[in-house]
Amino acid sequence: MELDKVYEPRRFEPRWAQWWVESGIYTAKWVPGKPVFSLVIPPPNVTGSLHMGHMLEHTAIDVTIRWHRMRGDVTLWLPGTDHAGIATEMIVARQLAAKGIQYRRDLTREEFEAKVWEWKAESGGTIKRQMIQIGASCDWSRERFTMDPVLSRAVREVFVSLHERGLLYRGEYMVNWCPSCNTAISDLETVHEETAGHLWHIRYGDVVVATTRPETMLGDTAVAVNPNDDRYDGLTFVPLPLSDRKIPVVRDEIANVEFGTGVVKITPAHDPNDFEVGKRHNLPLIQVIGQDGKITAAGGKYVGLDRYEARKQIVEDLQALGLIEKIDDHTLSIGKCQRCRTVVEPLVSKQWFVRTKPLAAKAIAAVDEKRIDIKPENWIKTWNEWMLNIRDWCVSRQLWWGHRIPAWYCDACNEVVIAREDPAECPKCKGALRQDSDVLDTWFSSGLWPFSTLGWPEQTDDLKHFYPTSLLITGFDIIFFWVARMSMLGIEFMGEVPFHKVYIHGLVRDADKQKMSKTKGNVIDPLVVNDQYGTDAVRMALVSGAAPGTDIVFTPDRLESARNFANKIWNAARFLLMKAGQEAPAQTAQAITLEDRWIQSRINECAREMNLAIDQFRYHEAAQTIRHFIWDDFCDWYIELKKISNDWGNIIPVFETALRLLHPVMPFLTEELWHRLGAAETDSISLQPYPQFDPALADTGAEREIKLLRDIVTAARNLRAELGIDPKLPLTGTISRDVDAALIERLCGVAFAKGEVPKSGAVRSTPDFDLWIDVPAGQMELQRKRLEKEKDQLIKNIASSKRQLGDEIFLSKAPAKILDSMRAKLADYETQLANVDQALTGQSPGQ
RNA sequence: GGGCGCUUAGCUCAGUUGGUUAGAGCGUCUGGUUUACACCCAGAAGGUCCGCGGUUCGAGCCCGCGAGCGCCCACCA
Repeated sequence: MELDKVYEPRRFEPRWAQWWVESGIYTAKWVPGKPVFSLVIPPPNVTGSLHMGHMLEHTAIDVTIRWHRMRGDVTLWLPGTDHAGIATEMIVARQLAAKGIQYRRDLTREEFEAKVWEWKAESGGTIKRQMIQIGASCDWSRERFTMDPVLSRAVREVFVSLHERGLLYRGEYMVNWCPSCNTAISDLETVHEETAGHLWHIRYGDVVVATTRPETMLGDTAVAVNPNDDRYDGLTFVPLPLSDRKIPVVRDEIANVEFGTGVVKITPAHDPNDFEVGKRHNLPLIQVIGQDGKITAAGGKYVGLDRYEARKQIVEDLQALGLIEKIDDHTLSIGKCQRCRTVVEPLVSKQWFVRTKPLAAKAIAAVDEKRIDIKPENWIKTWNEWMLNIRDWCVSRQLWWGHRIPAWYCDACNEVVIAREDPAECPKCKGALRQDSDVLDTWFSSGLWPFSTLGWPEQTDDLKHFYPTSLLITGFDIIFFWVARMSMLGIEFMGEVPFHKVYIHGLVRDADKQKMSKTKGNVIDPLVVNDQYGTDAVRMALVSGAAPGTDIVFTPDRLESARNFANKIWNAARFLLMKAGQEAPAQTAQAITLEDRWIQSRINECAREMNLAIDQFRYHEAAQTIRHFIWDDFCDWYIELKKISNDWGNIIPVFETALRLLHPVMPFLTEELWHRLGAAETDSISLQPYPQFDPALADTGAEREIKLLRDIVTAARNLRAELGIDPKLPLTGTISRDVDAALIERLCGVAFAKGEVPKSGAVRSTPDFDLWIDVPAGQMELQRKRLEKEKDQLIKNIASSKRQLGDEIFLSKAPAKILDSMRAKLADYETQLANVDQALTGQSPGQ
């Protein structure tokens, strides 16, 4: 059966994608004594669809996974998705809104939850379908979702257990509140942006305060001056404008003598610093901005105004009263909600917090002791920095979609019950209980992912076999959100790190090096390019740019280059099948020729480099190595040599080995061709052994001989091109060494005779050989130019070598190996110069 | 205010512990309808490795200073 002339991935990729899943060959089966390689996916949002970042991540993971599987490890890639609390809630809310339903008003909590599950059933499978399309060799039998009953049980167990261990508490603290998402968010979910603003200087009786948020003055309960600032000695109270209150002047370090007037207004209810000051001085808390971002009843006449409306109004009113002394431009960094970009409002509210300090200490130690080996290593510093300055983690969210907090409150006696099983009544007074209406931060459940997905808290076989996982491959954007939390919780609850290694990959950028984002409109849809170029080509393009610690600039020329490579392999296969037929590999033992020994040595070296590269996450190097082997060594030389000898007996096994080497990167093409070579239908190349380095196959003799042959042929072709001689015109020449002249003639069209090379005319002189080509008269001008240029270079090289070899200090300090090679080099240069000189003088001007 | 990273061919980037002549892909130029492949073949040109200083026999690589760019973290009104 002949192959199509052009590589058409669409004709076979979907078929293999489907078969890989249906055959169940990637279901991990534990076998005693066999090495285990396990990895859990960074769970994509269930709302999501595949973007280029996923494609890169999943390709990197898949390359590693397929490689381990072929090496014979019991290999598990556990897939799944995250319920993505806020994101999903917003999506479903938006859909309901389109139908005129406001969920919090029109639906009960249970009704809304049912709607989300409904939505998940319809649209939650997109990512999975897409992952299957790109060839991700996951174990779908173990697919998990963070809201699965087993995982939810793990969440509850951890929550209750953290509480029992004193690592969880509920309290009224200042949190970041998003008035638009209508929930508290963690510090990590707030992003700070430099924003142009103003600094208003407002007179409070005898003092002037400066503020960037005048509207908060409604809630001021003090002004502060530095204890060392004697300018305000004796001042105890100042009047608060726009109110009839007098507020105390407190002495506190927060006030900077140098800044402005040295007096700072204190709003304990709306600023984290002021909150602390308030606690130190027992100041009352007056909340003047509500959770909806509007002024509360405590704000007097401004009640109901949006905070920015109120700001305008207040400034106007103060100006009318002549109390604004000055307005300066001032850029400040404002915290915004990561999700919706709304400016967060610091608010005091009752939330659940995880005490992270003790957990972080263990995570730092784990990385320090390399029990978690982070690569590239420069991320360790970032890791430590964050862990050392970690603050308690606000884990409650005022949402409906997520793991409901397992805390119950008794309105009768104020008892708080935190329990693994839903309690029926108050254990103290038998009164009715009311469950906390909040849910947990999504990252709380993702933080348990490496063990909750394996069945914990049940002591399952999977947990025993696959935890700790071997490796985590993820992006730097979720190091703190996710990797840090998994590490802390894994160590705490499993007593062991969740993964032995972490590899942090780069970011996919567009041709202008910009981050891809929907708002910028520069996203490349992986499914579109997969369709255009083939999934294998996209994988190859990504992998070939994936050097550790660097971002990946994803450009069309990379894609084309990768697609061309696929086409090259396709055509090589087509040709081999025509020549060598479809006999199963190695049926008849053929005589091993020089080129056979050479290619085996080359592919052996290729295997050595690829194993090393993949093991060290140098994916780009693996890609380059196999490309170079297949294109340059195998196609350009091995096949060409075989055409000459017309001996096709040993070529298929080499090609088959190359397919196996390439398979982790380009799984579809290699699977397809491997079957075209005659493999059984029920078999898969992905289950064949990955080629390993075998010292017995290294053949330096054969490598040297073929290199000599290549150099001679290249030199001859080079001369021919430079002299502008018709490529088809047969030529004669002389060469200084014993060579296979017939073979060389077939390769470059020059019939060489062995002999003393005339040191004149069209000569090429190298350390290994000298050769001369008989040239028709009148075509020497180009050659003369080349020789002169070469002479200049040689003179420079000789001068430089001589200078170094004449340096006493160099001679005494440099190792003998370097000296020897430099002396040999100098001798070569000198011989070559003599040859070139002779060639130049041998040319009479008229020639 | 701290921390991290980048600067190498026209473009996008490699360069593992310092060691002879710094590489790849794409692009450019020259020449090719050799019966696998023009998504191809043969050949070529192209580099002050951001600047300055230092360590060293020897620096793209190590150290210091500087310039430009990017990212992360941070509660100074």
